[in-house]
Amino acid sequence: MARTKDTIVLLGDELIRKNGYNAFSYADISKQLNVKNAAIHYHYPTKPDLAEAVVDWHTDSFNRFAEKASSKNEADQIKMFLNFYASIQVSGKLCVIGSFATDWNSMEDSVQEKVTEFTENVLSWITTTLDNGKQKNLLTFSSPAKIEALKILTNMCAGTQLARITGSNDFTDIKNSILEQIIT
Amino acid sequence: MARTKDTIVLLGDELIRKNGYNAFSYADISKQLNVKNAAIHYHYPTKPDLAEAVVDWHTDSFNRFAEKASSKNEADQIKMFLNFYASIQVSGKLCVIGSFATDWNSMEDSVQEKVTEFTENVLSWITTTLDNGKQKNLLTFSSPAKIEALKILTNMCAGTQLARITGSNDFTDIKNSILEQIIT
DNA sequence: TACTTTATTGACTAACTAATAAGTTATTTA
DNA sequence: TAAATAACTTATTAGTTAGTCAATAAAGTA
Repeated sequence: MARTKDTIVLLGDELIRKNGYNAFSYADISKQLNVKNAAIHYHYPTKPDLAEAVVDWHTDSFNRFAEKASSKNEADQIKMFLNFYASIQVSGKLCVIGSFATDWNSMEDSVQEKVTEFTENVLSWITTTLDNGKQKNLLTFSSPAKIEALKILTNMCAGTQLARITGSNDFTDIKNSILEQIIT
Repeated sequence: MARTKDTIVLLGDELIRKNGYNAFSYADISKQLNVKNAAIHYHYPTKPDLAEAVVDWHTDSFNRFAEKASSKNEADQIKMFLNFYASIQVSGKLCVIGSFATDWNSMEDSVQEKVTEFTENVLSWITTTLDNGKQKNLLTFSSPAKIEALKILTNMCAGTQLARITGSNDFTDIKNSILEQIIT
C-alpha cells in the first residue's frame, strides 16, 4: 500500500505552496499524517528527495490536464488553464513555478532541473495552444505566441501572489482581461 | 552613527530577495557585517522588526524613484519602471512584492500591513502614469489603466522569478513586448 | 566630574531542524 | 514454515535558530 507515500507528497506540495519550501518541516507533515518524522524520512530520505517527488507530481498532473484539455478547442483550453490558476488562488496556494523560484537558491540542482523541465513544458503547451488557436482564428494577439505565453504565465503566477496582498479581485480582473483580449 | 543599523537593512533586504525570508538568519547578516548576532538584535529586536524596516526602505526608495521620474514624460516613466525591474533581474534578486507574498503566511500582521500599503502605492503610481500617458496620447492600451497596471506589475514580478528558471532572455522579451505594445 | 545613552560583546538557552540507527511488527514470498 | 521485505517507532544526534541578559567601553550631556 503506497497510501502514506502518496499522501506525503500531497501534504508536502500543499505546505510548499502555502508556506514555502523553507517554512515547512518534516514535523509538519508527520503531525498531520499522525506518523513519526522518521516515517517521512523512510519514504523520502532527504528534503530534496521530497521536493523532487512534488515536482514529479506536478508534471504528471499537468500532463493529465493537457490530455483532458486536448478534446476542446484552443479558446476553451486557454480558459481551462486560467481557471486552473483561479482554483489555485481560491485555495490559498501559489503556482509551483513561483514557489520554487523564490526559494531557488536553497534548491538542490536535481530539484532545479526538474522545475526547469516542468516550466518549459508548461510554456511550450501555452505557446502551441496559442499558435493553433490563432491559425483557427479562435484567438488574437499581436506579439509572437511564445512571448504571449510568457506574459500569460507571469500574469497568472504573480497574480496568485498579488491576490494574497491586495485581495482576490485583482486576480479575477487580470484573468478576465486576458480572456477578453485574446478570445475573438 | 547609524552606519551599522542601515547596513543591516541593506543586507537583510538582499538576503530576503535573494534567498527568501525564511532562508536567511541573523547569523548570515552578522557574519557579513563582522559583528555578533546580539548586535543585530540590538538594532532590530525581532525578525519581523527587521522585515518592517526592509519594507520601509523600499517605500522610501520607491518614493525617491517616483520623484526622480516625475520630470520625464509618461512613456519614459514606464520605461524607467521596467528598467528598474531589469536591474533587479540582473542582480539575481526578486521583486519585494513577490518575495513577501511567497512567505506571506509566516509574516507578522505588522509586516503584512506595510507590504500591502507599499504594493498599493506602486500599483496606484503605475495606474496614474498609464492614465496620464493615455490622455497625452503617449501610451495606448485597451483595458482600464488599473488592470493594465496589474498586468504589467505581475509580468515584472514573476518575470524576475521565471528568469531564474528559464534564463534572462524570457524577462527581456516580456519587457520589450510590453513597451512595444503600450508606447505609441 | 558624574551620569546617561549608544553600540557592542560574550555567554547562554530553549526550541526546532534534518537526518540516522537500531529495533518492532506485519505482510509477502520462496 | 522460514526468510525477506515493507512500513513503521523509539531514541538520539549534531547543527541551527531567534532571542535574552549581563557586562563593557566609548561618547555625549548635565
